[in-house]
Amino acid sequence: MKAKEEYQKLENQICFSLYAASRLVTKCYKPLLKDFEITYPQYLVLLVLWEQEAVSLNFIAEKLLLQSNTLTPLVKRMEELELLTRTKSHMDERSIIISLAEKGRAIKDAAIDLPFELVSGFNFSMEEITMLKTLLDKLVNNLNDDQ
Amino acid sequence: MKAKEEYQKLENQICFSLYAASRLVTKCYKPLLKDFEITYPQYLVLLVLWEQEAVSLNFIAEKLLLQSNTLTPLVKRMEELELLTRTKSHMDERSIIISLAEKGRAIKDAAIDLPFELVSGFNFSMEEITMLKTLLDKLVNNLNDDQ
DNA sequence: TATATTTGAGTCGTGCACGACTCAAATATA
DNA sequence: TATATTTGAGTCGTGCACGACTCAAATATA
Repeated sequence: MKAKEEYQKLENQICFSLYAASRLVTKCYKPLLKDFEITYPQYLVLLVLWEQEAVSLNFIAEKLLLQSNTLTPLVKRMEELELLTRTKSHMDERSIIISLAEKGRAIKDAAIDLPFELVSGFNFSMEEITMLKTLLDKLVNNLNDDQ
Repeated sequence: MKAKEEYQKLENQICFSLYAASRLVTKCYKPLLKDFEITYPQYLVLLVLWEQEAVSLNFIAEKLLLQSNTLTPLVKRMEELELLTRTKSHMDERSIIISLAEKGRAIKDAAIDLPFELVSGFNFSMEEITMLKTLLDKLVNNLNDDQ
């Protein structure tokens, strides 16, 4: 057990490692996503829509752990880029249905190799990737349940 | 080995786990940092200054892996909060020296338990924390060297 | 069934984060 | 030593990310 002060050093802070890793990974996406002229959060919205072509804004928000005040302007920008469309739900007049548009659908096949190109840059073994993902998912679950 | 399409699913994307975990952790900091009226990036700058009371802006940038266009406005806000001071270096007229001010120094002792409060919320074993930090640091090194 | 509560999407304001770029000072090179 | 190159900090513009809040529609409760 180290002294308390040791944990106030940047190099001993797991949270900084997480923060730095996340930003570096997002930066790695930039050149790969540039071909499609989308940002990383926009790519995440497309990932959701590639699994289900039409879902509520609230559904995307829950999947991505984002709030409406982040997601609303994000999907509005994506609507302007003609990647998706926004329509009111008839079932629930409060709800907005986000539907994949042709341009958004076209990216799915074009970006099929993107996950591999990205992760290959990690220079990680299969075991390391699996271990890291398992730990991160556990952390996300633990932190998300608290709220 | 799964089919290529499987890796386009959100739940199979390690990068999303990383992005979500990072945002959730930053959110956990918010109530703890509120006592000191600072943000998480501001806390990181203080961590650097608590190790060395006066360093160049460039030094902080390298430690935090941030660029000057992010760090300059960040430290200017911290200067207004009287957490630190900004002075020109005499050795190198291009360089700005960031020095810890009294208010910033006072937070060091007051926030001594913060790393423990934060990490205890992870609900992780010592082994899991060590493993996760090791993997994240390796990832940061691998991605940072490429640039 | 009238009223209270909850819920989904949204606005507003602030603080990062970063690409592209500028500018002056320092350093390297012809 | 004059010129070219590099470097440190900065401006500008855009896109998140989120706390605090609003508002209307849906749902729960008296």
